[in-house]
Amino acid sequence: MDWISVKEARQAESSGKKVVIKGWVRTRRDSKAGFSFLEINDGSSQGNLQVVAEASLANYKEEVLKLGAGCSVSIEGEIRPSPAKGQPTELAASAILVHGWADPVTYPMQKKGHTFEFLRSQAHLRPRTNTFGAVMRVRNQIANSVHSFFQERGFLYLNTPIITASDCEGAGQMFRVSTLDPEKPPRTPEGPIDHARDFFGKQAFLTVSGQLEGETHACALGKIYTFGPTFRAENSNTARHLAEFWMIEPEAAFYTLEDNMDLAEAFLKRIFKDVLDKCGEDMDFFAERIDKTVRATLEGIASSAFERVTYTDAIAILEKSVQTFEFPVKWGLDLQSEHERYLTEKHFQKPVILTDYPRDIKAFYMRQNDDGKTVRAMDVLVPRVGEIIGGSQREERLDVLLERMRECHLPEEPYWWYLDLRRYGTVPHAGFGLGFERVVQFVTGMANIRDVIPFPRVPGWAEF
RNA sequence: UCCCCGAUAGCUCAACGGUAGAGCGAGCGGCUGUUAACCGCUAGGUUCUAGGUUCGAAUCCUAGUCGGGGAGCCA
Repeated sequence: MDWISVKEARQAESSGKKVVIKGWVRTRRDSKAGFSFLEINDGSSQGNLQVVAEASLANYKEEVLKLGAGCSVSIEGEIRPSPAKGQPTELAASAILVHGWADPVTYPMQKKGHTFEFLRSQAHLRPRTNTFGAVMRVRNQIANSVHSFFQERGFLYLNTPIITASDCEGAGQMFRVSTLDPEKPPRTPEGPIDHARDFFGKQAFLTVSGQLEGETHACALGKIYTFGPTFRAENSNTARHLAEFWMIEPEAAFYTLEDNMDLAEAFLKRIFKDVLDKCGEDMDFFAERIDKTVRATLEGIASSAFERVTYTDAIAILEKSVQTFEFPVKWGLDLQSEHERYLTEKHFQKPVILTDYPRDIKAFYMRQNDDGKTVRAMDVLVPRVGEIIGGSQREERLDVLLERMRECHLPEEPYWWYLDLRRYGTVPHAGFGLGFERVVQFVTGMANIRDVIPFPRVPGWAEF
């Protein structure tokens, strides 16, 4: 007898097959006419399989009537068309094997709606809910699309280090990695902690970005992308920040900012299209229960061009708008959330790529424009989530880069290998970073980033 | 890290200085090819923690912890 998934068992074409399904009970409804309905889910799809369990089953009274949410079972039977509305097929059970019970008095996942706040405290069981099942299936599809998109375009998947010994990434506060005894670390004769005696012989940290390392391989293999965990020790308490998140960072030699924008736009569209094509049932769920606009938003984006605006033009738009802002709008100042949201949600009502920011508010490695004031930076803004991608064309001219590092008071020595890329066979190149969880958030409509990653890590919370 | 709000039954909440309640969930019973089923009954509490004010504190005050909304930092 074939073991098939609930997803397959729900297909009308499965009718007539004798099969086994394995999964977890979502609910049981009894009929005094002498049988029970069980709803079984195995994670393969949003929908459950309805099982009809007749009283003639050997263990009907002793076991079937005691099944409830959370119990695990294997069920043999025949798939047949369902006579009632609500499901195309159902399984007429001929045998039900109970693997594990779930005491209804203590099992936390009740047959009722739970708040996401409560479910976060039950992160080990929340994947058994409709919402988190859907989130994780969509998250998986997006990960699949990320790899497919880049592989099809000849990008090489590169694993940049998670532990980095250089404190020169500059993208944020870093977590320290050490094997020294925190109670009594070794000290130099002068008193400070002697990092030379730590595991790596110097201070080490968790990466905040693989970009600098990524550039080394782009400047050899042409096109690369990274997709891995990233860590920021910032004390951020918002619905769109995590201390541990997954980032995708493509980097490509001979790419200009225009190439970079084309890549970013095609990339996001591909992800959205794949989700719409392949996760229809889950997207129906999000549209119905989480955010009624998600489907239309994704469809709209997949079929229209992103708006491309320079920072300077964006400032002009904001200055002319009738909207009053809490923070000032002035050339040279960084845009605040409210400004970005106005541009993408109100003015353009679609994704916006802002480019050519003032150099003084952007990182040292971004390529300077001939105007001497701006750099080839780009931020992709989307409604509701805000900045989803940040990237730039990199400064490939050694003298310009060195001058800029001096202005930023950055020491040359730790960057010796980064500078070598400009000393030997330098090329124009560009790349960007995409927050994976922010994409999942945008696609699903989930309001809090903590609910689109299996085990969120945020200040004050590392349970599980 | 800053501003605002909150923490009471398994869950969501009410009680606003004077005997701690409801809905949902759960158990039992009834009804039904049911499907967020429905109807009845029952059980269920160290009111987040530590201090303080008061004859008396879930309620007022202080501190802490955690959560939510907004902001900053960013992806």
